[in-house]
Amino acid sequence: MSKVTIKTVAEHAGVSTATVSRALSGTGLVSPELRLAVTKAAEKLGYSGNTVARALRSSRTNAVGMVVPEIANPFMTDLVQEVEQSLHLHGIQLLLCNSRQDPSRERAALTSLIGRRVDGLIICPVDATSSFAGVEAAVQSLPVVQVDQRIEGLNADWVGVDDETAMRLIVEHLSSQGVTSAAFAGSKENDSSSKARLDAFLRHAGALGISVAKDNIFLDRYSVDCGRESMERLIRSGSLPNALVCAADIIAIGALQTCHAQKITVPDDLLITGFDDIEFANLCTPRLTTVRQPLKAIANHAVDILRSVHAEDDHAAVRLALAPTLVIRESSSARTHESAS
Amino acid sequence: MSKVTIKTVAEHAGVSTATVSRALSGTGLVSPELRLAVTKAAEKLGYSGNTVARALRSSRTNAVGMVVPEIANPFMTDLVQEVEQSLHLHGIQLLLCNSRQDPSRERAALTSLIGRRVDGLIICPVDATSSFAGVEAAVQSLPVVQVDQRIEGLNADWVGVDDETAMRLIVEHLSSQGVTSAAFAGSKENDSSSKARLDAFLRHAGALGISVAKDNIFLDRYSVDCGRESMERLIRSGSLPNALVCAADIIAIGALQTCHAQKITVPDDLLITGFDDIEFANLCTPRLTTVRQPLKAIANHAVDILRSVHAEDDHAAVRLALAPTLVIRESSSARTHESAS
DNA sequence: TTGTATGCGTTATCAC
DNA sequence: GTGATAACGCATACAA
Repeated sequence: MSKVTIKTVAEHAGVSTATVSRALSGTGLVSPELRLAVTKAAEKLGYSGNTVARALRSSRTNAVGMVVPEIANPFMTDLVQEVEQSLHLHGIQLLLCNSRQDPSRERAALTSLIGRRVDGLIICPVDATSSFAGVEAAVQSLPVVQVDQRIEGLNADWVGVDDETAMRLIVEHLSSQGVTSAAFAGSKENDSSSKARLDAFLRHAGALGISVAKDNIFLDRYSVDCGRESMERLIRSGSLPNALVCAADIIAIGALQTCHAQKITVPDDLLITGFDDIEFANLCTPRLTTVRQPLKAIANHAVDILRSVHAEDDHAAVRLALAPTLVIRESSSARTHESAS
Repeated sequence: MSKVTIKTVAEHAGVSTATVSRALSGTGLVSPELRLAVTKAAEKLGYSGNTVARALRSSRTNAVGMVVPEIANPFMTDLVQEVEQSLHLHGIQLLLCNSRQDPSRERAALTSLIGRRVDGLIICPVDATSSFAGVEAAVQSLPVVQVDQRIEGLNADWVGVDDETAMRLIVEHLSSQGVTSAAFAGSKENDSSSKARLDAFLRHAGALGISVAKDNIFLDRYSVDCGRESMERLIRSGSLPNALVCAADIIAIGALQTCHAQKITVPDDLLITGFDDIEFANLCTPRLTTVRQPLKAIANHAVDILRSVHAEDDHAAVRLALAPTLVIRESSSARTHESAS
């Protein structure tokens, strides 16, 4: 039982609690001999410190909260992992909450984390509109940075991928493969990243003379099922476009699965592209052409912003769109077909 | 800025801080009218409560820590997700740490979480031997339950899958498919689950007359690469066994990929089975035969144990091995080959 | 039923 | 340099 406090240590070392605190925290001046005595006593007693008391007194917890809408998408867990790693480098603990696509749960998570007095908040908002109030409230009491998803009209920092560039890379690549018609599968419209991707997709497709039928734009969720259903509807419609562009790898993987089941050959009958470059994009058959998100950079920047924003009240919100990388694999390119990993 | 405390609320409601505390926490008797006055004042002031202070005073944080060796394996994230959900039902917050397969990081995480005064700890130990000291120390200061991996010789609760039954199901299935020789790919030996799976595999294979060449037992890590390399070595050896049994889906998926690249047809040339039933086991080509872990049950039991063990010092350690489910798909069975999802 | 007063373990502000 | 001592915000034993 860790019933040993600085008071215990102080008694054993023959000094005051103040000196113990100074010696152990490194702050403040302490003579070398006393510092040694304190250190030894602490070691001997197995003193470990009470983070809760420290937090109450100093109002710093060395913890940041993260709220994500979905932990089932590998992209999200990869991002969480990078954030965790980045925080770890600064000795900061991650408190993870899952909002499960539910704005009310999201709000509860924010409240809970703020009550725990985390030093900052990293959030991937569930919904561009219904998340507004909760996140706005959070912004007023501590540093908050949005990742991936963002809420329009909210004065809060955001770090994510450059969807515009990403879609340009994809569309240009498809065009170079001879694609003249394409479909799109993504998340619902009030999902900021899917919306940005769709907009950019349509713009670049138009510029390069790629036709996109209105009925061939499928908006549902970032899920495997969404990909399956989109592909099924495409097949049922009778005529396939040259390509299906997906706003997430898991959507593309669902589409691939339906193609396989329905004997549609990718990329011969149809090209398919994803988004994110999750690990399985490189493991499915055929391997998936996609754009890689700079996850480590996103995580690092998010953490840096959090650490730099010491509640400087109204600094202009930062919007950091980081460059993605096009990763060409077999699902969109005959040239690399069957090439080794 | 949340500078409003129970003192503020007390002044506005014209009562003492004690009454505010009682009214808001629900504990202790408060007259209806005062309760209402307090509630209204709290509402009006936007009082949110300070979890840190509450924790220091009551020495309960309503948070439990979880330390996992790897967040990249979908199996782990699925487990984390279930635990998060189960805790949420009890209003408990999850503090997640990633030990990254490093015993020293694991130990640091434990120390940090204990310092934060979490109410309990859920841990998937990195290593059956080098994790011992750290986990043992943790067990002495708060309730700890191990999940998935376990440390032998440690008097700590554990919840996981019944590896013995799982391997019996797999081997019996393979035997029924006419398999008479098999290989095994798993994690290193001081990984308790892989070890249990290997032992059970060898025992049941022996009982059913399935031969296993010593050179065909590959022990590395729970990773896609491990599967790739195992399969490559199998191919290089010149003669393939009838089946490759993997101790994790991601290993099997790596093996499948190598098969695909090297023009080895599964299940015609070789049957492959996985373990865990991660989502992608049902998305790869061919779809993977595997055993499904009862993740929700594992998570629920782990949380229940944590909540019931109120530091009753030396209760005998619980070992809860929950039943898995065999999931037969195309990678091991011609019968279901090409059947729809 | 309500208020007063104390302490949880630490850090920070004073004096010395 | 070092030591008392006062907060930090809340919960509770005790008194009223």
